Amino acid sequence: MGVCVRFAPSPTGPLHIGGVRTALFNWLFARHHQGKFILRIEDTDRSRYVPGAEQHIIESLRWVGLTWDEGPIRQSTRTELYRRYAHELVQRGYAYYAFDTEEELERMRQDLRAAGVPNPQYNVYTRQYMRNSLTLPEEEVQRRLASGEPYVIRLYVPADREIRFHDQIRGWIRFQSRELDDKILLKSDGFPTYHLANVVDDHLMGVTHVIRGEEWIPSTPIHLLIYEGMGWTPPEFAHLPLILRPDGKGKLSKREALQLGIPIYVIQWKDPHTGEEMPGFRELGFLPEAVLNILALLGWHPPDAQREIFTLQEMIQTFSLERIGASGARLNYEKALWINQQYLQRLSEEAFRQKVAPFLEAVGVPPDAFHLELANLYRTRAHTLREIADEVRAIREWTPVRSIQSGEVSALESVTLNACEQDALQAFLRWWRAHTGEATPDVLTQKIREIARERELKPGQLMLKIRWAISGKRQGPPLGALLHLMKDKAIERIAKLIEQT
RNA sequence: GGCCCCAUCGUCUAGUGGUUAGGACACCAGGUUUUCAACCUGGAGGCCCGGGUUCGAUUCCCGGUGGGGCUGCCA
Repeated sequence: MGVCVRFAPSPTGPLHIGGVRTALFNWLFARHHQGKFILRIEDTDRSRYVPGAEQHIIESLRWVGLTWDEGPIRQSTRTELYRRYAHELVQRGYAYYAFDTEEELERMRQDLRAAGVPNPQYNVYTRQYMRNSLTLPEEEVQRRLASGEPYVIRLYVPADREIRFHDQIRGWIRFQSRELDDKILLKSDGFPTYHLANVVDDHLMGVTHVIRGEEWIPSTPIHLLIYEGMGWTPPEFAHLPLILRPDGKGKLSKREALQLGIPIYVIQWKDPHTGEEMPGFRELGFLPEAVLNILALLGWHPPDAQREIFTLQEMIQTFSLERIGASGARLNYEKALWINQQYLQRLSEEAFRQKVAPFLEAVGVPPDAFHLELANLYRTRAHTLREIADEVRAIREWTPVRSIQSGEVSALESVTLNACEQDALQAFLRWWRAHTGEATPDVLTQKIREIARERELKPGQLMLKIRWAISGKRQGPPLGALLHLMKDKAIERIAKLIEQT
C-alpha cells in the first residue's frame, strides 16, 4: 500500500509557521514516497470558528507551494458519518452514553478538588457515580434517548491496561489507561470531537502515517483505543517537536512575536475582531522557497549536515522521518534573514525583477527598468525584498537640500564642500556632460580618481561627497555603477549640491 | 499537582563506547572594497548535574535539575 498523509488544521485561527512546518514535513514525506497528501479542515467546533481562518490556511499553503492531492475536505460536511461510528462504538462496548449536565460535571470536579484531587477526570472511577449508560438501568437509558434528552457519547477506557505505540521520531511511548479520561467522542450538539473525527477520517481516507505536532502525544492513547474499538489498524505516528519562543520560554506566541518583530505567519493575517494586522514572511519580503528552507531546518537536517541551503527537489529526495530531531526548536530570525538573502542572491535577474516589482509598487515606486536595475544594485546589500524596495524609495526621494532648520546639520556637515571639492565636482560634471557616451561605470570611477588626484584630494573623500549628493547615504553600491545608472538624475543632484554650497 | 516529551557552542544542528566533538547564523579579527554589503581567511564559544555499567562515557541505564506539552461537550 502506498503512503498517504494528511495535514489537518483547524480553522480556529490563522495558520502559524509551526503549522506550515507540519504541512511541509507531511508534504515532503508524501512526495518522497510518491504518496498522497490530503488537506483536511477540522471544523467540528462551531463555537471556535474564526472567519477567514480557512482561507488564510489555504492561501498560506498555496503561497509556499505545498499543493495537496485531495481536499480540502471539511469535517463539518461529514457529521452524519461520525455520528454513525460513535453509535457503533457504543454497540461494540467501547463507548457509552452520558447524560450529565454541565452543572453536574462542574459539581463533580469541585467535589473532587475539595477532596484533594488536583485534576478531576471523568474516568474509570468517577464514571461509576455519574449519570450514564453504565450506571443507569437499560430502560431508563432508552427512555432518555427516545425522549430526545441531550446526551454525549464517551469513550469507555478500560481500567488496567498499558497502551503503547512506537513513535517514528521518539521510539516507544507508554501510557497507563488508568490515567486516561473517558473523552467525549460525540458532543450533545451531534458534532464529533477531534478525537473521533480524526480517527474516523484517517482510517476512511487510508492515512498510513500521522505526522503531527508533539502536543498530540497525550491524546494518542485515546485514538488508539478508538482504532481498537472499531477493529481498525492504526497508522504509524510521528510527533514533531514544537517551535519555541526565541527567548526560551514557552511556545511561540503571537503577542511575543509581535514584540520581537518576528513573523509567525507565512502570509499576513488581519484579526476579524480587533482589526489588528500582522505581516507574514511574504509581506516582509521573503521568498517562498526560502521560507520552506527556513522551516525545514527547524528540526530537520539533510544527511549532509554541512549544507544549509537546498532546493525543494533536494529536500524531497533526502527527506526522512529519521532525520527529524526530538527536541523543540527556536526560530533564529537572524538566520532566517540570512537564508532569504542567500535565495535572493541565487535568483536570476529576470526572476528577481519579477519578485521585487510588487514591493516597489507597494512603496510608491514605479517598477520601470530604471528602478528595477537600481533595486538589483541593492540585492547583495539586503536580506529581504522589502528592504531593497525601501532603499530604492529612499534614493528616489532624496534631494541634496541644505535644511539646517530641520535639524540635519550634522548630516549636512559631511557634505559641506570646500572650494577645492566644489571645483572638483564641477570639473567632473563638465567632463561627464561632454562624454556621456563613454561614461561606463569603470570610466566614471577612474575619472573621479583622476580629478581628485589632480587637486590633491583623497579619491575616497570625493566619492563620499558624490555618493551623498546622489543618494543621501554614506554607503551603498559601487559608485561608478550608481552614477552610470542614474545618469542625468545624478548630474542634476550633484549640480544641486554645488549650488547649495 | 498528575501524566507525557525533551536536553551538544547564545541559536539551529551533525556526530561517536576511545573524535583535536564537525557545520551554519550571530559575534570578533584580518583580507578585499571609495564605502556598506557580498565574498575569502582566521578566532572565540558547547556535550545540564550526580550516580551506575565499562578498561574507557558526551554517547548506554537510573535519579536529579531545567525546559516544553497535555490535563474542556477546543483542536
